[in-house]
Amino acid sequence: MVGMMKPPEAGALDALALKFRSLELDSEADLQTVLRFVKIREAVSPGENIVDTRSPRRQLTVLLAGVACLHKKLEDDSRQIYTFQYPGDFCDLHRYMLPELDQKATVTALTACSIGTIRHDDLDQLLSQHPKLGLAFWRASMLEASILRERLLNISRRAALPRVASIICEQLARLEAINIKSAVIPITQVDLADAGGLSVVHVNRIVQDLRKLGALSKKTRTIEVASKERLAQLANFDRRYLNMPDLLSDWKIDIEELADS
Amino acid sequence: MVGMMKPPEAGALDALALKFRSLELDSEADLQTVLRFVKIREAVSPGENIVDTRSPRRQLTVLLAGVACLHKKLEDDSRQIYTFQYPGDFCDLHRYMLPELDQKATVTALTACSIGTIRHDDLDQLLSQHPKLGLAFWRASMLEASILRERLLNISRRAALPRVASIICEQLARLEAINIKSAVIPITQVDLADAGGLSVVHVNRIVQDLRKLGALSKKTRTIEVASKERLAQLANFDRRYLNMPDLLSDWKIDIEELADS
DNA sequence: CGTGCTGTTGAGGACGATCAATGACGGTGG
DNA sequence: CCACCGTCATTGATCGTCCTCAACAGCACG
Repeated sequence: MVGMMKPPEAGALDALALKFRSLELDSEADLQTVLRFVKIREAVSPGENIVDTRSPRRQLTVLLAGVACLHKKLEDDSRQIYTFQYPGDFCDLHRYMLPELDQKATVTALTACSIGTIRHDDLDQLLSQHPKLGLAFWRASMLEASILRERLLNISRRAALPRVASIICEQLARLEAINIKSAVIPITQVDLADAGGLSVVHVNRIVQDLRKLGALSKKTRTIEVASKERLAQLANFDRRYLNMPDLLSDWKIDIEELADS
Repeated sequence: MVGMMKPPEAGALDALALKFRSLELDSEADLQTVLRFVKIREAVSPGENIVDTRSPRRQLTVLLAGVACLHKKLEDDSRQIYTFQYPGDFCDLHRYMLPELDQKATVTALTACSIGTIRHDDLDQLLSQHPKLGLAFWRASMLEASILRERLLNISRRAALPRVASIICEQLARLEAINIKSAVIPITQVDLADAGGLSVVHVNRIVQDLRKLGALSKKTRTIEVASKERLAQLANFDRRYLNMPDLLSDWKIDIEELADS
């Protein structure tokens, strides 16, 4: 009745725990306390809306599995994707802190997802009893802002090819950061277009260019990275804006090597 | 020697106090405590760098008077302005929470400014002793993110005219929010171009169009709003993303009236 | 076996960039 | 006080990236 509450299954919250640790929430006790307040909801279908904007029961949503995106529809029914979201990412922090904002911004599942929710009421209590938690959420918001700045810069200043390459690089890096090593980026060309401010037609041509240039694999109907290095080079990608731990330090080396050549 | 520390002059910190109140920092005691840690530095000249990125003494900077912008230079020495900053705005929160990030992003004074600083060390203490403060800063970061999302949407999806109009609208609204009623927007066409991802030449033509359309005054060499309503209409401006209190509710009415026509 | 979404290809056109030159203004130093 | 310089604003011409429109193929879905 209270939204399919379930006993937390082993592993279901791993992504969230990983996220909090990357946000420097040091206290294991704080972490465990938060996790207890998470209600899990499995099986959100692709295309489905993750954040229920009409529900009176206000709650924070966190993605536990799958890929989603935060986006907004415009008057002319074009769509701007602000950010992609991966397991561990908070979907609607803004609705907690600034509920007046972004009425029309929604979060939609791109693949099959499962999500966790924390009631805003519970969050109020958690934050007042565990101040460190607030700092972690704050950090999460600043990371989101950093990603937005990078995207702004890309859309505003770079040509279509490096722009698309950058977006793919970001997704690859973020997937790796949560230990998903697959070279396949689970988003469509339509999504790339809506995220990069380009037409689908043009994105398609750019993707083909990237395939010819050896950055993406020749396999059609999917965005599969053939060479991370080549892609990063074409994108002029500097992943520092993602504030990632060292687990990806190989990227930096790659980039420096390319810079020399 | 420690950065021209001064006794806080009457009124110098008003902008900051106003800001904290708008961020829902309710406790007057908390507010007064923070203000005591602010060191004031007057007379930053236009073009000067506000955030000293090389100083070993890490500190948070807040704008107290004047206009500044957060921006980044690219390889091809084009410049992207992320946000404009007004009295009360925090200039480099990101450098406190995620110091690895945005090494190359800098804050530059656009007009004569005065700034306040709080040492990171002091901030650590303040935050641990006044948890509410952290929530206020968090809110500030989310507001910044909201502004970035709106800008992203504008640059990505709108033509040059509404884009420029939107940026001007935003500046006007933000100035009004801090009780600066002047119709003159204190930024140059160059700044508009760098913020909107357009060439200066094109911005100039758009500005002239906006003048012909009655949105800006005919006065050359300055961006002076002739009709807020006309401008908001051309921009399709919905200021909710700025999360402003009711002091500007007249705007909303204006927009609704225009929507009917 | 249609229907819909994604991907692909071609042709034409538009919006905005780039290049180039000039004027106006403010500040600086001789 | 004036000559000089840099920044900002303005105008004209050309060019190119990317959009739009249009059509179709493949695949997944019911």
